[in-house]
Amino acid sequence: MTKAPEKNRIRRKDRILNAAEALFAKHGFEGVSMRMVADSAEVDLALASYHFGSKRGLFDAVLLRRAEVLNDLRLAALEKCQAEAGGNGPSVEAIIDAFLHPLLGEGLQADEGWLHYFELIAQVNSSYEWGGQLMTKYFDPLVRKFMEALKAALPDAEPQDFYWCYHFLSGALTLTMAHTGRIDQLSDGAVKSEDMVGAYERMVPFMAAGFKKMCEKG
Amino acid sequence: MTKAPEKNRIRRKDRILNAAEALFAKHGFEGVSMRMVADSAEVDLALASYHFGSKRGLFDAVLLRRAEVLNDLRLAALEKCQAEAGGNGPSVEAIIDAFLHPLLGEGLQADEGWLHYFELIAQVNSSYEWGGQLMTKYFDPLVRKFMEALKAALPDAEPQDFYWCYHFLSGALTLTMAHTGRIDQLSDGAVKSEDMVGAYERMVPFMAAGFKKMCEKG
DNA sequence: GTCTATACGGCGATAGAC
DNA sequence: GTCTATCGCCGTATAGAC
Repeated sequence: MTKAPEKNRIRRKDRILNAAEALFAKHGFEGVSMRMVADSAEVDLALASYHFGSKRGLFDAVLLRRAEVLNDLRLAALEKCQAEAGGNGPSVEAIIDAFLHPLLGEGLQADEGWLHYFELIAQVNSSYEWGGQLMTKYFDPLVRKFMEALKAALPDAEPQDFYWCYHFLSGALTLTMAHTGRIDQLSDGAVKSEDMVGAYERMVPFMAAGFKKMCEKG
Repeated sequence: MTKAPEKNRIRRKDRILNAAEALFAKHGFEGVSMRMVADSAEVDLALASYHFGSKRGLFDAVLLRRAEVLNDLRLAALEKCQAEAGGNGPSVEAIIDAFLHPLLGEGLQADEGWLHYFELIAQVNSSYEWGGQLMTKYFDPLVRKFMEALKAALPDAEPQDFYWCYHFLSGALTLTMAHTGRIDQLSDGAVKSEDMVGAYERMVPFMAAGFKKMCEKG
């Protein structure tokens, strides 16, 4: 009676996260002010500080929220492909597919929030200031599980070759998520940055061929 | 007699560019203030605005300065490998090598300024705000020449496959230039982000294998 | 070309009323 | 939880002396 229902409290906090996610994706951490977030979320300026403590706290909350979901989806995909494989374990193609396919499934590519999140991750991954620290914190525990599966599929791999190969995959993937529109122009419209399905269909065989070239004997 | 020599005028402008290059590489455009640049260059605050008009003007000047040099180096490498090839033109490996090798040669990897520049390009390439516009402006005229050479080496390539392959190469390369330190941690020290020679030696065969897998018939 | 001084607004964060 | 008001700092840019 006197106040908006509980539902509204939740909504405001999430509205702040959603607005911040979209703005950080487009302009980066330093390019966004708390005032921009509050205006975009149609919420009072002080509320963002109240809920998240500081601008940096808000940024971390944005990164963490979907990292947990994405890590769960990827882990499930890895375990599924391992269960379906025979005693020798899944192929390189199947493991890379398990790494990439969750980005497309479950309606993620139809969800504006997820698209903003991927753009943000792309920026963070290539940032000198944050790339090492934040990607390691949020994603490497899961990535190590994929590395173990890949090692089993590529038993002759030298560690240096192997980790550089993953690094190339990571760079290609994050640039794809950035949706910068550059490839649209370079290809004179033949390729669309937004076509994540097209990128995925090519990335799996491309990366698998690279891994095998570098990590298999003979 | 009354003033510092001509030499000093040049030095101050270049000191501003060098300081700005280093700071933009570490913190991004929005994360750097004109005051930080002036302090780092040991130059008066007003001087940067005088020489470059605005912060954005300074940013563009930083990007342009080495883009011209790098494009010239890469074009020379492409023409050299084409001259050395027979009538069928250079191989995919040779073309990718001509694209990557100039980043290592000529002492660029021993030059702090060039290393900062590469970190900056890495950030720009993955940025939603600037990736499409600035990379296209500064690098695509040259990249189109490499695309023509690759088309000749891969006559059966479908445009969509072909441009996605270049996109993967671009993403892998720019993440490598970012020197974020993530791969160091993930590999438990087996790989060093700074080891550009090690990255280059693996990137050429890796990417060539991917291009061939996706762009050759059969 | 260089420096001093400053205009003018946006910044993150918080105190305190409700 | 929410909003008003505000503090003190830092941002870019420029006017004008030298």
